[in-house]
Order: sequence, then structure tokens, then C-alpha cells
Amino acid sequence: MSTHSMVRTRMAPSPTGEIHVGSMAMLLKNYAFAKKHGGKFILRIEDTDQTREVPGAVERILRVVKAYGLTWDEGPDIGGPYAPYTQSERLPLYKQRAEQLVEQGQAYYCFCTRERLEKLREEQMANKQQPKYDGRCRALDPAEVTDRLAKNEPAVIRLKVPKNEQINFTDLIRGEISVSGKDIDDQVLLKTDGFPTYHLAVVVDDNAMQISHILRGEEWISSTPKHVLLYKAFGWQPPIFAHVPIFLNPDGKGKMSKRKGEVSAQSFLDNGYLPEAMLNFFMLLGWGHPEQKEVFSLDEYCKYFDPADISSKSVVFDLVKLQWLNGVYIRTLSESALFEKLKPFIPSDCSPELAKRIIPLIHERLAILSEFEILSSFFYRDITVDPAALVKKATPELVHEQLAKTIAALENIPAWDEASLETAIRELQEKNDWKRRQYFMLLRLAVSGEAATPPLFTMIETLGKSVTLERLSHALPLSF
RNA sequence: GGCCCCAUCGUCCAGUGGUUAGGACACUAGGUUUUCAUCCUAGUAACUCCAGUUCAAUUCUGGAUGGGGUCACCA
Repeated sequence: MSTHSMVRTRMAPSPTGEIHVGSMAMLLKNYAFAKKHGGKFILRIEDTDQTREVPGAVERILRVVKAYGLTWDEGPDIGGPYAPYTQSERLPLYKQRAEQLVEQGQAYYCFCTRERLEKLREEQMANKQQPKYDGRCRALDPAEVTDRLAKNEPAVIRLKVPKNEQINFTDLIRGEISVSGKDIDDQVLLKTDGFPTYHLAVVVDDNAMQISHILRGEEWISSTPKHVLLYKAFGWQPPIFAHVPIFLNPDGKGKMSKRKGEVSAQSFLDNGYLPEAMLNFFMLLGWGHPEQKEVFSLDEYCKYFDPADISSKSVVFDLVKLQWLNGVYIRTLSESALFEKLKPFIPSDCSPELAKRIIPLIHERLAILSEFEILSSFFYRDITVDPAALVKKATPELVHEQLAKTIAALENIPAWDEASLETAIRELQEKNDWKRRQYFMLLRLAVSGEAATPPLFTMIETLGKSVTLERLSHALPLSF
């Protein structure tokens, strides 16, 4: 396969904070598409905005992508044939390209101050017009430009958008998209600080790095015509675009945002979602397995995934379904594997030994790893028992009798294991002709403080004799 | 608001010029069960509207409505 027909995809996060789940889902699609075609997946850092850069963000990005189980073939840390993969290290490239465009008459220097532009925008807004550059510097006298540049007057380079042209491009998901040049602003390509804007950098780098397919969020559709214009101006072959629908907030209103809950890819891991479940969930949003399967592996996804099959409507990030999926993945885990993954979520007052004994009891009840504590705390923490609940289904006299007799029986039990406990307690229940539901629930409440727990006998076994008897005794006076 | 994109159960995904419009999550009911959960069974629930094309439109075309995106020297 020649370099030209090689599939090369990329994800290009900017180090301005935590990577968003939507970005991680996009990254997955780029990854899967490259893998499907035996191509390369590239990670590039777009740090062209010095003002928004957050220290340590690059390292965190790399770490969280790995934590999700995804890898890259070329990137800032491992290099590659088109290094460097960090835009701030490629500055001369962009400057040279921007100047080339000026020479070709397809871009121009603009000396307008931020103040003027701001005022202009305000006026346009007041007049209900589109805020857009008015083109004042479009046709500056070349001599004047040279002069002002020589005086080091701050300048940007803007794209000279042909206002009477129609710009068309093909989107793999949506088909032909056409925008009129008059609706496109004269985008700044090179800023006064010498850094490129996203639009210049992305085109220059995607071309330099031989990117063949761009799978990105649909919020980029409206700026794609600018990119197409740039490819044309440089005489380059544009890559194939696929604009993937974005995630909507769980309530279905608007682009998934921080205001309505956690959105960083890392935060889901921190809350106890498994990376495999997250990836599987991403796969399900906007795309369907050919056999309508819901649970399948990354390998299988890479095999079937085709960007052309992605649905074209934005999708709601359904946390309820995510939870279900996560539970499915947790249930497939072995107990030792679950223990390993649970480690960060086991409270310090629960010993690892105890945790290991608790895990089988709550395994199928766990939807998110962080639920470990709430599902297990009564094993290692003091409990509070609601007296009203104890006598809800029986008279105080009966409850008192049941507790007293149970205590007596358990004190003399030959062995403290599930089978012996079950025998003793069932015997008691049958001999006294107590209602099983009521009696078992009473014991459950007395011993755990909870109405929903693991099975009674195994729970009591795990709790241990002294704790169990202590709690039963403690409940005794509560029945009155 | 201009421009662009989109429209099948509450949500996600299938699907078709003639179908009992299918699957999953959620929900409801039942079974298993000492509770919860798991597991099993069943059920409720959708083609946005209006024209046009056609013998026939959920499906094709146009429009309306609705939703989303975008309008920075941010990405």
C-alpha cells in the first residue's frame, strides 16, 4: 500500500483542561477507523492558544487516553515520521504558509486593533447584522503594508474569502454541503503573537502529516469551508471529512456541558465506570452493530465500524444505559479482577481481606465501582437501626421474642458458617411457626440496618459471631 | 437572528414504496427468591405536521414546525 492510499487518522486535543467524553468518543472512532484499514492513528497536541494553556494538561491527556485502553502510532511522546506532534514546536511552518498565502493574494495583513474590532462587532449586533470583519484592510496599499510592518505595527494575517464563490465539500455522513462565500468571515490565520489559529494549523498539519480522513465533531461543520478554501489555496488535496454528531446532555437539551454534570473522560473513570464499558457505550451512541448486539469488544468494533454508518443526528448521553452497561461489564469480571479494579474505591476502614470476602456478596449488585462503600459499609461500620422498621410487620412482643430466641440459638451454634446458620435459623423459624418473610427481614434489619442486602446467612457469616450477636442484642430493646 | 446540519418508541440503534414497524436501556406485570440485585417470561410505547409524486408513502420531493451546531487574534 502506498503512503497515499494509507489510512491515517488523528485526534488533536488542545491542552486547555480535561479531555471531554465527547472527545474521547471521537478519538475512539478515529482509532477504530485506522485500525480497521491497517492504517495509523496519530495524536497531535494543538497548543496554539498560549493564553488558555493549562500546565500538565498534555500529560493528563496522554494518561487518560491510555487509561481508556487506546494507543497511538505517532504522537508527541513517541514521535514518528512527521514529528514534532506538538504545534507550538512547528511555528515556523505556519508563518511561512500564511505568508505564502499573502504573496498569492489569498490572504492579507490586517492592522485593525482589537478595540476597533470590538466596537465594530457591537455596532453590527446593535443593527442586527452578522458580526463579521468589514474588510477594511483587505485592499491596503502594498507599500503601506510594508511600511507598517517595518514599524513593527501589530498585524494578523487574514484569509481573503472569495465572497462570490460557493464552497462545496463532501461529508461522509451527510453528503454534499454547500456554503456561500459571503457567509464566511475573513478568518484570522496568524495571530499577532505569531501563533497560528486552529484553522491554519489544522490544515497545514493534516496535510503535512498525510491525514487521509478527518472524523471530528459536527460543531466543526461551519468552519470546514474555511479549511476547504485553504486546501484549495495551497493546491492540496483535502482529506475526507466525516462530521460526527455531538453528545447532548442527559436531559436532551443542548451540547453536553459541564454545567449539567461531569463531562471529563477522567471523571467517569474516577466515579467507577470501567474503560471497556465507556468505550462500548461510545460505540453504541450514533452507531449500531450489524447484528444489533449491544455488548461487544473493541476488536469487534474495529472490524465493523464504518463512519458512513454513523447516524446523522445528535445523541443523548443516556447515563442510565451507561450504568446498565457498566454493570454488565462488572458482572463479567472475575472476583480477583474486580478486587483489583475496586482497590481505589475500598474505604480505608475496610481491610483488603474483608473486601475480598464482601466482593462475592455484592458483585451482581454493583453497577458502578464507587457503589462499593454504600453497598458494604455495614460490614465494617456502626449501623443505625430504625426501630419503627423492626416492628412494621409484627408486634413488639413478637419481635422481642424472635430476637431473644435468635440470640440464644446463635450463641450456642456449633459452627459459624453459612450452612450451620441457615439450619439454626430456619429451624427456629419453623419450630415457632414465624412468618418467614417477616422474621428474615427483621434479622436483616437488626444486623445491617438495611432493607436491601446480600443473602442473609452468608451476610451473617461474613459479619462474624461477635458483631452479629452484638447487633442483635442492641436491637432487642429497640423493639419497644 | 444569519448560515449550516438533523428529524422512527421517553432514550439509543434497526428497517421498508405494500411489514403484526424490530432490538436494547428505562418503565409495568409475572416467575425464581429470605430483601435487594441477578436471571427468565410477558407487556406498554414511535414513523413531527402539511402538500406533491404514486395504485400505494414512515420510506421519494418540496414546505412548515421542532431540535441541534456555529457565528473570536478559543479550539
